[in-house]
Amino acid sequence: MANRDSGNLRRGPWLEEEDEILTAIVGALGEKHWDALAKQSGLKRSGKSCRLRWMNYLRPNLKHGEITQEEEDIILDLHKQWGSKWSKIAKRLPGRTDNEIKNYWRSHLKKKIEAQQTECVEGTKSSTKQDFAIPTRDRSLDYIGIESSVSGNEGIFGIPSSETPDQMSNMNALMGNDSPYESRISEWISSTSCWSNEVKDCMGTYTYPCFCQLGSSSHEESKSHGVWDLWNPIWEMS
DNA sequence: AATAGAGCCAACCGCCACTAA
DNA sequence: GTTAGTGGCGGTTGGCTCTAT
Repeated sequence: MANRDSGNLRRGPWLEEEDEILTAIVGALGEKHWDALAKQSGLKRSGKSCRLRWMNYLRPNLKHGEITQEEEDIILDLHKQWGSKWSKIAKRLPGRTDNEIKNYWRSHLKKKIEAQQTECVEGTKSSTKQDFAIPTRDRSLDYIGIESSVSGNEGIFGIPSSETPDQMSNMNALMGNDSPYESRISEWISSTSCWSNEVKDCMGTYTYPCFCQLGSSSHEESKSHGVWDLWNPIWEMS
């Protein structure tokens, strides 16, 4: 593997002078071969660092101002669809970088959504929070709630809904098909009257094709039984 | 005025995928 | 098929700024 740290590289914030050099060298050589470009520039920066600085700050046509309401709506919408695929989302927002969107999400939107959810839960406690209070994997009686945020990142049972089938498999291994959790979940399912394929609250409608086969051993089986869909609720704004 | 805590954002890190030799 | 090099991505961190006490 390449030795990416020569030990003689500068780190930390970029100086104006460095920006100028980088801009000039990228102008001359183009946005490629970052390692070679970094060496040729004489900058004591890694190629990776140069690329990042260029992509996130120096690149022409970047917008540096505040995220507009329209942009925010797009971010919310796309995050709902794709989760934290920041680069993918950034492609839909010309002039914005993945890093910028990611930071904006974390510092503004996440909080906003959490606040909305709290309001929601407060307003619909009987139909959501209580009914979805179930044991978790490793904190047997902790409350988890449905937690299907707009972001789609939080699944139920405290597992992010972005969890992959592989991770689910690990979880099944952890829980075991006949684990106490499994049986408690089953008990809970049968005892709750709230469960249905569609759950509505003030934030929208969550659709769960089914709720079964939590202990499915294969991914395909899980998928075919709708378990995968369980972890990735289809969010339909009502 | 001083200080602690919170928020924000630029930059870094580690992993993964792709490609060329 | 294997290995090394490179770029791209998402998560995390460090430090600066702002705000509250």
